[in-house]
Amino acid sequence: MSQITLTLPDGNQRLYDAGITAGEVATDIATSLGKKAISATVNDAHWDLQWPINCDSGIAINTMKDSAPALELVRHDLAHIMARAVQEIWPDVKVTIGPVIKDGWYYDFDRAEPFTPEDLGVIEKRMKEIINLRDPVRTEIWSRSAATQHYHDTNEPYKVELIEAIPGDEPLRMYWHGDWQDLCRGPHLQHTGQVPADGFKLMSIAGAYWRGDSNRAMLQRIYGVAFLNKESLKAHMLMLEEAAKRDHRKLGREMGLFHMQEEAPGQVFWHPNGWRIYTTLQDYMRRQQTRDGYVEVNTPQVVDRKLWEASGHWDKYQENMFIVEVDEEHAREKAINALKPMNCPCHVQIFNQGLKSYRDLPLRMAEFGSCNRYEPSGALHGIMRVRGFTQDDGHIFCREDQIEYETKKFINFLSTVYRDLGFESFSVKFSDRPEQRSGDDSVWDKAEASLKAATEAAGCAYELNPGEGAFYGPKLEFVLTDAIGRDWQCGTLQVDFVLPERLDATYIAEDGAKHRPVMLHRACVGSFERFIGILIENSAGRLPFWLAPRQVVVTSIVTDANEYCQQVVDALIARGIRAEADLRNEKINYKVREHSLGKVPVILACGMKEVADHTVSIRRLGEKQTRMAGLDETAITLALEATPPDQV
RNA sequence: GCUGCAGUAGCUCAGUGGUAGAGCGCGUCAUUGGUAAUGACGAGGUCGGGAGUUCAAUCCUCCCCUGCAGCACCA
Repeated sequence: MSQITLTLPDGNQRLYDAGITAGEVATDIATSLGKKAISATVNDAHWDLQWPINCDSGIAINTMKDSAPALELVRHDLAHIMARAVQEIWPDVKVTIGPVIKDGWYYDFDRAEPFTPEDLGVIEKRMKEIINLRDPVRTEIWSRSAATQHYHDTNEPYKVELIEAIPGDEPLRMYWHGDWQDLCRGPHLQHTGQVPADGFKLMSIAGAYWRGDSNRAMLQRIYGVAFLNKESLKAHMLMLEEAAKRDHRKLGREMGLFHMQEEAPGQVFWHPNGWRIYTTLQDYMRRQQTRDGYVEVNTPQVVDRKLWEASGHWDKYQENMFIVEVDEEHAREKAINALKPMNCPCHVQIFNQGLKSYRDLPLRMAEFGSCNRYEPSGALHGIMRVRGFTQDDGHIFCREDQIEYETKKFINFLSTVYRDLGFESFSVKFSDRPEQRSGDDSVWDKAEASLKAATEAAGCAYELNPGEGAFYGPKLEFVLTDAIGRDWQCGTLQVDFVLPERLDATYIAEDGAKHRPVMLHRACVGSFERFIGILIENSAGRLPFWLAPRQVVVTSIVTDANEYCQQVVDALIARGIRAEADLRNEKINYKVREHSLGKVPVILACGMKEVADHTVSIRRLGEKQTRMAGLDETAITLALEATPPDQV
């Protein structure tokens, strides 16, 4: 038998017979290490302790102290342990797949009866029993035919299908956790007892399609989270609570921003406080767009199907459109219209009015375009995913050679806006040509190259998103990361050679002939509804002062100070501050509590002392201390703070 | 859209085959207080909608609507 050299992380080298397993190496290094070991890293590959090593390699033995492999293994073994527990309790359940995901794992089952929340407790209990059994994990390599036969015999049709879908004809790996067996790539732990029994929790049951295909069977998915110890699990549960606390639906109600009701699903009733955020944001965007050379337009809501047929929406997007049929009793001719789901076709109509010259290009056309899309009911989510929304939409009509400049310009624009709105950085995804596309390859080459060059010229690193472009052209997606680490795709820039063609947009070039402009579709915040939802969750309701719907509440401490409080409010309003008086007959503690919960950034309290001195007592949200200051001085300071970032 | 769960007062939620209850909020009165809940009293609900079973339905059954979670979708 040939010998191999294994190099340990400290540089030590050891000689072994080829085919020695990683577990044997661990035990050879130290018996205790052999027991503690959970897996190995062999030439950067995550290696099961039972797998043989056949050539000279670098090797590191992993224990529970190596948190990345440990988490991976613990979650993966828990997936198997859960599937085993489920099949032990309900032998008729069919198993499918159970991968590791962020923070835990899931496993999809096929079972006629739905799982109930109570079942989760039962499964969890059985899982803990299996962990306590310290059942050994065993692995073998089987031929495909043996594996297929086995799953036929055990009546596991999903596993048979999985095997058929695995390409090539290499043999397959089987794993046993005790007597329970699953087809699995591995690696796994040594025995079930290596899983921390108090570090996991089953979280939820949900439907999931087999192989992610909505035409196939609906399975039942059980989600679990798992960590290496009880404390980390607890921390995770606390984090989930924190995330729930900043849910925009909850804060929206508490702060009186908006509501939704079943007569208008997926549409927002903006209350005064919420609408102040909306209009403040929109005013800001309008100023920025004007500065950046856009002209603002406004286009119809209800548009005849003829235009949607011409634009291609009728064909490609119809199931997402609200179709409006005009009743014959009310109209001489029966007309079929649709609420606009996008603004682009209408913008081309404006472009097409009158002859355009190359001198008119680039023409940057912006609209706060109110759109309606019939989103699937299951997709609706608060104000983040709605059926009626307004985009900060814009279309740049330009020549091909202007794409790069316009892209750069837009990225600069977007950087400024995101920074002003409290997002210091964003990431960019570049989606290139999809399989199904219009336009010939030379046009795509040009479009992608200029979009890429411009992205790089703007100093933007981007991640490639191969084949995810729109059918008419490549696109950039701009992704923000919020305060608790969640990603939100907001901005987009798409190069479109198709729509100008379909809707026959032309300009007269220097050569006196008609040419086709290119259209750049672009949005920065995306939809105001969604973006405000993001702002709320990002700030946990404590919006930046300039965006806060109520910036200052002035409260009286005694009734005799009411008149003065009103004077203070008037003085603040005169300086453009959104201030309100709270003169209710309540104790100051009560009012402070209420406005603090309402996320009002500044509370000014006035009693007789303030009346006498012409001062205010200032309390800022989140601070315990108060500060006295003169009224005029305070008004000036707050007015400065209330100024939108582009006007400072 | 699919699977599961849910819908009771403005909000959060309890409850029962014999038409309902709490806390907060709201109103009135008293209280004039110094930075996260002053006290008393009071009003408020076709128990999501429709049909069925029943002497009787908020409760059981069916259909629908809406919401929530996940999946699918997301030009």
